[in-house]
Amino acid sequence: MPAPTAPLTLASEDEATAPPTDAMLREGAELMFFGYRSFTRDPDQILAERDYGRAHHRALHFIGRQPGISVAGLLDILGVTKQSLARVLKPLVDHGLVEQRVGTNDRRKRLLFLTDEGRAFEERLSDPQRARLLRAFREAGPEAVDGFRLVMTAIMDADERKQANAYMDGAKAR
Amino acid sequence: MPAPTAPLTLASEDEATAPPTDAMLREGAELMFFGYRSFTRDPDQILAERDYGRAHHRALHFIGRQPGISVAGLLDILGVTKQSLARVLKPLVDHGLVEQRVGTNDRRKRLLFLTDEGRAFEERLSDPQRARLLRAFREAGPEAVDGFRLVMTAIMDADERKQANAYMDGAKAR
DNA sequence: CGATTTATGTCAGCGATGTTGACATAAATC
DNA sequence: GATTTATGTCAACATCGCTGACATAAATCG
Repeated sequence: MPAPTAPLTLASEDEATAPPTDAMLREGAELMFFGYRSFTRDPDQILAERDYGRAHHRALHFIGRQPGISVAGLLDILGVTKQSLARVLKPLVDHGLVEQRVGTNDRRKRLLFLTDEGRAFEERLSDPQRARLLRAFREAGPEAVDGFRLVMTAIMDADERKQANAYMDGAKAR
Repeated sequence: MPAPTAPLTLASEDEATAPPTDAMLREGAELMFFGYRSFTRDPDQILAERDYGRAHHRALHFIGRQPGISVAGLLDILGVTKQSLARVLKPLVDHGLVEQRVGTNDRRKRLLFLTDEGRAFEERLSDPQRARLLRAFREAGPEAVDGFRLVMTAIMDADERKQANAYMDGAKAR
């Protein structure tokens, strides 16, 4: 422990910022639950029409965001096993939504791309989700959006944060 | 539509607030994915020790938050079918984590309570999650937390928002 | 060049979580 | 007394994770 030079009355950094109460933390947990459920509701409904699920949407999203990603790269982002991904990826390839091309540098790699049909379906899934975010961002205002971003990032562990940031920056740079 | 007195250059409400770009919306979607995954990682690991899953945690959380809730009330919050809930609730009752008491006013109702053991297990699950939120809230600061709350609430549809608010307020009033 | 490692695919089985449909029981209500 | 409500339960099914094991082709190492 460092030398306890701080006074007993709380004065954490600059002004005396009240620490989050237990009730605020519980509310935060519930906001995560309710918010995430709302966020996934639209695409879930569309996916249910066919024999696809949330995992198919995720694969389509990340392939669309980073065309030419390898299978290993996608595994890394999604954080699932090869066998889990295969069950999702195979139907997408079979149904002509995702195309696999052999890598030029390394011919063991299968680089993943969306077909036109895949792109169209991905957009159909993401459009209501983006519309929801757009409405929410407008409604809440830019400062709130900054706060949202800060908190969501801070929720992640250092390594997860690094991965997420690296990924999102990489996609931004394209 | 109201009379279009506004100039063509964008000046939406007070100051010219730039609308969220498509990249910001995509980033938002990814923050939801990565953030939620991080948020559920700790309890998921603890749950995996026994034969429980995320659904058991949710049931324990909401029963703990609203002791004496009826089965129908819990179904409403969780938004799952009776059969789905039964598969989660039965083991919790069998293992002595949840207690069912016959309602006094309406004896058809089974009111749900956590046992001491149930409360202890729920806390074991929620503690790392709350610690994560506490760290995130401290790190991001109070204004960011307000923004986070605003955005997460705005992501919900009106009816979902109403349900979530009614629920969270009700629990607060206890 | 031969051995090893890497990238990917695949088979088999299991567990958790959701679904629909159907039926049963007890208690409240009309 | 008939109907509705609250709950429980059985059966079947799909998605989405997991582990373990094995196969193949291409790259790399010694």
